[in-house]
Amino acid sequence: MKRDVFQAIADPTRRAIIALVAIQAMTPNAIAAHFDTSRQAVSKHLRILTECELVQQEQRGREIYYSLEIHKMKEIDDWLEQYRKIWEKRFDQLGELLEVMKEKKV
Amino acid sequence: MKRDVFQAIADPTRRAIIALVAIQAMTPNAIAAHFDTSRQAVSKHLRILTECELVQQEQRGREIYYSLEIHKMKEIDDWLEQYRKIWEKRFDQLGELLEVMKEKKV
DNA sequence: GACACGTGCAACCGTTTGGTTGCATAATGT
DNA sequence: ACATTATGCAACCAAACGGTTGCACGTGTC
Repeated sequence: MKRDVFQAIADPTRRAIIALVAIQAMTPNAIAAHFDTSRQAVSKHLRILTECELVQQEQRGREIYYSLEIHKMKEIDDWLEQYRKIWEKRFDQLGELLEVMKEKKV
Repeated sequence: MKRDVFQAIADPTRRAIIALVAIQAMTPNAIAAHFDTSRQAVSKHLRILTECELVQQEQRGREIYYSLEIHKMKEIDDWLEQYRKIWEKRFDQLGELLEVMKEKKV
């Protein structure tokens, strides 16, 4: 089953995990300590995040450190780009509107 | 059941609908013509998109025109902001690295 | 070697999701 | 008035999701 980034960030727990490993690499156990779910549930989330390459593993002894793969987050940003153009355009139009209003002294 | 924006954009069909209504306001029928699912399925997606205020309805006679609520897309952008800082920082560090490499003529 | 620790995986389970079909309702055209 | 069109809603269904528990496996520690 193929998962994409958007599905990965849909779950609030996964977004929280992303926020955690963005700051520093963490082990599943350490991550699970932040939630009131089981370690295995967190492990499942990490599996999904790994599958769509949002996080990276690094084995150190018997511990595995997970860290954020930031370029995948940029992928979301790239998708947003097309819409950013729209809201910036709207903002420009607002600027124009304000200009017109100023000229007409409304 | 409360739905958030991230769950709304998780579905590929919904992202396609967003892309459609971003260009111009469209009726459910017109939107459904772009997909090989039933009109009712599209209607369900529109319901979800409306619930989390990603699209806007405008009744015109017996037709309902749906259009994108662009400020909600900006909400996703706001969430991304914290991570944008990270990848821009990485980019800066890459710049520094390149500087060092140039100085040392590696 | 024996044991505890850190982790992933499989099996199971209730809930949600995304789809279908059928129907009700309101606006339009004849 | 009557048929047609545009739409939403309810009921149903298979598949996926997110969680649990139990277990297996590799790694350190004694």
